[in-house]
Amino acid sequence: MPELPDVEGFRRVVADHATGSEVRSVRVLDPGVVHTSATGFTRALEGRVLGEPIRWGKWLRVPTRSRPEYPQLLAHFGMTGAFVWTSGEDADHRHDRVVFEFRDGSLRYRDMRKLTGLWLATEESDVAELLGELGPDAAGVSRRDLRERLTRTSRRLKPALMDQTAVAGLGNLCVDEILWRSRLAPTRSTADLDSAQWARLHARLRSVLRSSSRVGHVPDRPSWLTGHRDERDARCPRCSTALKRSRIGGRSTVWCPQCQPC
DNA sequence: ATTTCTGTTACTTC
DNA sequence: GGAAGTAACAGAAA
Repeated sequence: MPELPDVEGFRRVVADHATGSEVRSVRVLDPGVVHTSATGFTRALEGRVLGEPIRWGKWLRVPTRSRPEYPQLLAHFGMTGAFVWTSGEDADHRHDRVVFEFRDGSLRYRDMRKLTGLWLATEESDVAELLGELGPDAAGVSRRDLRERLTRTSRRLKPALMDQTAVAGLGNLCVDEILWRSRLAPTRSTADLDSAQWARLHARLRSVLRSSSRVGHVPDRPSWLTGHRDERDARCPRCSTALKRSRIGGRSTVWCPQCQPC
């Protein structure tokens, strides 16, 4: 689930319910997801007031309202993670790994597969080390930046757009949707797009992210390519041609051979 | 029992 | 050196 639009939804969960509130207690139900000792993690955050969360690509940073905003909580959601807010007496979900308790509810880091997790940053260098060479956030990237960063290497569009160090935030569904709307085949090389195609790619990228972020995921409506990913004899919502499906860059990829010619 | 999956990293192969 | 492919992580669903 979690790509940029999903993480944007989790950012809103934190901003709407937890920002400005004191963490009364932290329950680490699965020590495997916090990359410090469970007691160290708990001790660092209990009694702190959370600040405004910031999303960068698929990462979420939650500062604390202390002198220089540290420690900071850094969250990544892998393929199955989420932040879920519950108010009232909800029992723990079986995949709740960490629960932050507030006066009026609980913020739950819920993740089935535990591919990534939560980290604590004590200073800015911790953040830099964790996020590594993350590219500019895809939701705000300029056309010029997009082109420049994707043409640093010559490779197929699909893996190029998925590369978080080139541009941060795009995942498998986003990329297929963007390429379909841009009428560009995922196998096309970043080296041979003309200016009009770069302009269209940038425009579609921005609009797909804007509308997806509003709902907190890539919509699976019938008018979207994503709405047909899981169908057996899926057809293009635009031209009804049978959609193609294969593995590109190790990821399942769906595209329309008619609308997106090689 | 086998295959698949919205992510990332490390390693191998070409 | 760079691009591309694979396995691994862990767990559930088809």
